[in-house]
Amino acid sequence: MSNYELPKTYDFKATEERIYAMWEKNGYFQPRNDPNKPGFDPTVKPFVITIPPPNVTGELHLGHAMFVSVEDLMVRYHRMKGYSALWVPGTDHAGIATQLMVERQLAKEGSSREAIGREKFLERTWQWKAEKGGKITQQIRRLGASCDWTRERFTLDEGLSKAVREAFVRLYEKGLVYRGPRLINWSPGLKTAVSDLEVEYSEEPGTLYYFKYRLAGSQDEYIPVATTRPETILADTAVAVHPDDERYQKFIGKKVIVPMLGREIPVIADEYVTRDFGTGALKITPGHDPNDYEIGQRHDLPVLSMLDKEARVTALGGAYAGLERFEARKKLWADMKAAGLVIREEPYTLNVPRSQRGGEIIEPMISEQWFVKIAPLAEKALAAVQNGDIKIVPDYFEKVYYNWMENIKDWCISRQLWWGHRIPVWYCADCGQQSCARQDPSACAHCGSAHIQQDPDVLDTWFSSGLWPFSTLGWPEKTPDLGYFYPTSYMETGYDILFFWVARMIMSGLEFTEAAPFHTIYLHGLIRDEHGQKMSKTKGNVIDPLIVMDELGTDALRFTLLVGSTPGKDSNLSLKKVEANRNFANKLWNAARLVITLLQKAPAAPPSPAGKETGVSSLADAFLLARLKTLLRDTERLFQTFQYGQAGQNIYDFFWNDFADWYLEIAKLQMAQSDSRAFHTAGLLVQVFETLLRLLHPFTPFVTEEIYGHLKNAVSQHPAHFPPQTGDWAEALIIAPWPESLPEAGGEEDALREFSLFQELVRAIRNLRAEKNVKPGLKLPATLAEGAERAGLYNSLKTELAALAGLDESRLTILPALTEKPAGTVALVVGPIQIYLPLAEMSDPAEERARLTKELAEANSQIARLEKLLASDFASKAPAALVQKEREKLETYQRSAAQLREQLP
RNA sequence: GGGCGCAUAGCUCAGUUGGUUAGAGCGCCUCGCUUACACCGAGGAGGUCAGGGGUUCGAGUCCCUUUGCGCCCACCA
Repeated sequence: MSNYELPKTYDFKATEERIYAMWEKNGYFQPRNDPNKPGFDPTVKPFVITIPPPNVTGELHLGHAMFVSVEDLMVRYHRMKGYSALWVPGTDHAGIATQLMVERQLAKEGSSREAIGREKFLERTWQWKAEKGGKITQQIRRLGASCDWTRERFTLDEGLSKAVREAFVRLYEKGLVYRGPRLINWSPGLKTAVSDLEVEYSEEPGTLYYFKYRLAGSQDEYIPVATTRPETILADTAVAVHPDDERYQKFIGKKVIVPMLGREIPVIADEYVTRDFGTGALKITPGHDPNDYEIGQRHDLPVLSMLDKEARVTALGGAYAGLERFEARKKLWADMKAAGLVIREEPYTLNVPRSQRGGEIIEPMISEQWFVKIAPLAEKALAAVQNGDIKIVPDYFEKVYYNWMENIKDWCISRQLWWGHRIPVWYCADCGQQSCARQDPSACAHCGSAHIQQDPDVLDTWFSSGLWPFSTLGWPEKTPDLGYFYPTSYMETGYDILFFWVARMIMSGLEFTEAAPFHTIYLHGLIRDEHGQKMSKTKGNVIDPLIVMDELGTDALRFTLLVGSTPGKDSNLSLKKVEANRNFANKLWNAARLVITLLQKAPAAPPSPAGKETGVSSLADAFLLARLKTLLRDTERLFQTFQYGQAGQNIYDFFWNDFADWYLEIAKLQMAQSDSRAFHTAGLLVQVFETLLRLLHPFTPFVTEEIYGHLKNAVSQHPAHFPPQTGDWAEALIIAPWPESLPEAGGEEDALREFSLFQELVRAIRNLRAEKNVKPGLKLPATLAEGAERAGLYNSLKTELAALAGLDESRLTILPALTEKPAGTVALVVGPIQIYLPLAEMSDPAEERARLTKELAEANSQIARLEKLLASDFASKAPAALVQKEREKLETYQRSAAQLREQLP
């Protein structure tokens, strides 16, 4: 026998690691046309994706699994299409997240970053990165990611740091960054500023506090004011009312007294105030509220800060100095109550700003920070999408993007952290000037003094990730990689970081490289649990991709993530689905076993020279090829329009239904029919199955690669060396050419129609058998009647029909016509065909009549529908081919109806 | 407050130039270990495509509208 005693069940565990190592070892992940190597051909088109760099501290989650599945599909497809495909991997230093991890570790040791100092802390963090940093990339490998690991990058690498420095200096020189005190979002726990995007708002139950702002110089007059944050009273610099509010007209311009502090502040009029909210009077705290800050600017109010970096009350708070912000709130309110200044409290739902990282409450505070002047950058970034240089998939995200870009505010880029790219600005203690430099200076650029000190802050992590598409390729150096691979092709990521990352890459790409960094943005949705709930540790509904891969295989997970999801839309993942796709991989494996078994039975060479004698190719063969052609065409169209899920579904359906359920069953029979038939069938099986493997490879790379190897070996051991669909057998499937569309040979439509009639016939017989409880093994004699032409066809399909429908081939009669119904039979009408099965004794005549009547009624209603349709404007206005199709349908129904009427007693 | 999306079988979802009998997986019911596969095969039940209106020869698909969900941005103290 053969060498191919493959196990009954596909063993993904034994396969995946071995296959991945084979790919990597052979360098298949590296672009085939490399500008750094001899023989480079600049005319070969590159296809490039830079990976969304996971946090170096990260653990694999389904978000990673999703992007790897999609991007690997894109890369594998283009690689097979002949592009010089490059997928640049790497990780992000993730400033806050990583720093927190190390700080936590230090805390456990009873130490802190302040205790060990900046230098030691950074050493410690690098050490930590060296230990844990490789984990996430190992996990990404497990997903089958065909990244070029020789080009792996890290945002704090020397090269990327140089890029960050260059970018900052350029912005500085163009006046696009500035430093100044502004109201920013302060994270007291992390003790750093964060950007607007890093603040999330959550609705929480809270209290609205009503109190009195006493008028200066009056005993009993006051303005009632409501606030959600009473402690900020300590930094109030005005009370504002609406200019047209009659209640408060008389107070405008007067002074009121800050509770407990006794400071006098003015009552001002501003249209910002809503008269019917709260009391219609608003306390103004420019130092701790963005709206108040603006009002303060308008009225030239002083800006007071009543909180320090740890959110403790400053000296400004008088008796409350040193208290933590919420303690201060409590104490101040209690004191005010005692002083008779409190009116009432009422429950109120607050929109609490919380840190995206730590989850603690963000405090708006005045602070000295660096900002990027965003308007000039945003303008270009907006235009790039509007003019089509960059396309977003799905397209409705373009509107979301416009909406954001048009309302964008300056970007706070400084962070009071240590882990990150240090801001390259030095301050001179002597002349007081600042200078920005590409190289660390040893003296002040203005006065030459050596008393200079670098800005202690680092840059927002997103500042460096914003440069990712070109910094990873060597920018600002003019490297061969940058020249050939940049701009990149697709940017694939989740829609949740469209603003954080994608928008910023576009702005920096346009600013620094004068090119859109990619031409297409593909946004995938978020993965939720099987009931559409967001996965979270607290809910306990988190699915760990590593466990899924262990239990059901990487291919199953990938296929599940890719199929049944639509770009930009969240999708629900259930293990049931993954299980179904594990079954799919197993089904493929078993189909492969059968194909291999069958091809080994094929004769060594075609019996007749050309192998082209008539009758070699069957209806099933023609059907299979016609379906494959449709599949190839559809797949191409769907890939071009980013509908990978639908493409995968189509391939799945073709394989399971057309190929496995129908063709393989028939192929088994054809292999026994004649040498030429067998030879031809084996050849077709190999071709079609091999094409299928290539189509499926971007979706399920492991199982297809493994099968490809076995198939190739089996073929090479057979004297006929059956060729694949196109070209020759590839060294490995990963570098095999993508299947080309096959030309129409004519007759495809006929083959499809004729075969589907055959399928209907088989189903009708099976159905009747099931209804009549005919024993599964029992072979029934049958008589089949049809026109002369089709009788010939069905005579050639006798074996297949008999085998699939459980008929006794030796007692299966196929006639062009029948004058009389055979005795003791029950009739089935399938389109133009009648079939008679000897089931009369098993049937109640009344039941039979009912069945036939029902079928006739159905046929008649279809006839009525079609007649009406064809009598309408449809006949004149619809495309001719369509009308013709409906006419044919009508004829078929008419013939069925006629026969059904004859069958009725 | 501004913007965007969704509503299709019991559940989770596909259905993209509108084409006339709306699909899949899971679940359910009946059979079946026929030499690729029980991680399987065969048959079956199950949908007025949220409601209403419009455009069209033709609408799950396009437009308007109602209802119900979800998301993003802004942040009225």
